[in-house]
Amino acid sequence: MSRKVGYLSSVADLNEEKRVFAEFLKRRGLKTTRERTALFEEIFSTHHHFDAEDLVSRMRERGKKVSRATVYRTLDLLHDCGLVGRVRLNEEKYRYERQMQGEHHDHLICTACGRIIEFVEPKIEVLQEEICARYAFQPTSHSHQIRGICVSCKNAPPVPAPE
Amino acid sequence: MSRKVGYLSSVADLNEEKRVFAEFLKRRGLKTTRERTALFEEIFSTHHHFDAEDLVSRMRERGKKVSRATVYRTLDLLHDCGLVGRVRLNEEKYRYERQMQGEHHDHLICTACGRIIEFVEPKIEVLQEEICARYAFQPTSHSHQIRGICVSCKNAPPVPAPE
DNA sequence: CTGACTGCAAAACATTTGCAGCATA
DNA sequence: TATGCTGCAAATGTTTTGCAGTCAG
Repeated sequence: MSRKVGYLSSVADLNEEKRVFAEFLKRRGLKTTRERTALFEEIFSTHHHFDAEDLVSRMRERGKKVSRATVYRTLDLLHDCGLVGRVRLNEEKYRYERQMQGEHHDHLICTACGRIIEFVEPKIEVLQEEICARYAFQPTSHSHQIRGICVSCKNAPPVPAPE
Repeated sequence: MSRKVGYLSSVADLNEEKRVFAEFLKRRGLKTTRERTALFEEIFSTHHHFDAEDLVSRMRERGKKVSRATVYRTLDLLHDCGLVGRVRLNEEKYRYERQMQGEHHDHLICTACGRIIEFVEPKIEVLQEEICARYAFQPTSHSHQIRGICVSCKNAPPVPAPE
C-alpha cells in the first residue's frame, strides 16, 4: 500500500526528519541533547496520535528518563519546525501527531465513545486554497473536525439518558 | 442580503431559540431560572465570538450577578442543546458562538495577530456530507480551521525573529 | 415541599516557568 | 568554558466540583 509521496513511507526516511530537526536547532542556536534525541526517536517510532502525557509514560516505559517539562518544551520545538502537528480536538488538552509530508488528514470525532477517525479528502485542500486566496490569507496549517456519532455507537444499545 | 433560512434573520426570531432551550430544559427535568434566562438573553444579544470570561464581565457590566460556575454550567447546557457552538481555536480556552441555523461559518486564524476571520463556504458542507456517508458517521457539528498569516500581518514590518 | 440551582471557594488539569545544577558545542 | 538544558516544584489559567443555603414548579 505505497503512496505517491514515496520518500517518506519507510523507516529509513527518518533521516530526512532528523536532518530537518538538526538544522532547525542549529539555526536557533539550540543544542542536540540526549533528551531531545530520545523524544524524537520515540515520537517517530509510531504514526499515532498522542498527547504530552502519553509521551511521558512511553518514555518512562522505555526506561528513558525525561521530565514532563522537557516533554512539553520539546514538543513545542518539533511543532515549531513543522515536524509535529498540534491540534485541539475540542478536548481539554493538545493532541500531537507526526506531520506527514504531502498528505494531510482530518478528523471525525465520535462524541459518544471518543473514537477518532482520520480521513483524507483532497478536494478539501483545493477548496481551502480558494478560500485563502479570497482573503489574501497565507495558510500554514489547517484542521477540519467533524463531531458526531460513529457507526458502532449508532448501533449500540440506546444511551441510558442524557447523563 | 436575506437568506433562504428566513425564519432566523431578525431579532424577533429569538422566540425559536427560546422555545428550543425551554423544551430542552423540560425534557431533562431542569428548571428555567433567572440566571439561565439572563445568560441566554445576553448571549443572544450579539452575534460575536466570546469566551466564558467575556460573558462573566458582560453580565457584571449589566448588573446581572451570575457566578462564573453558573456561566460554565449554562454554556454546557446551551452547547448540549445545539444553540451555542463551542470551539477550541488552538488557544488555551473554549470559544463560544451562537449557532445559526442553516448557515455555518468556519475560521481563518492569524497566528501573528490572533485575528479570527470567519468565512462561509457551502461546498465544504457538501464535501462533508460525502465524507460522513463514507464512514456511516452521523455528524452533529463541525469546525474547519485554517491557521496562517492574515493580509495586514503579511504587509507588516518583518517580525523581529523567532522570538 | 422537593429536587434542582446557585455562589463560593477549593480542586482539578494541562501547561508553563524560575531556578540551581548539569552537559553540550 | 560558556550557553543552553534539565528536573523539580511552584505558578498559572481555565474549567469543574463539593457543599450549604436558595428557589422554581
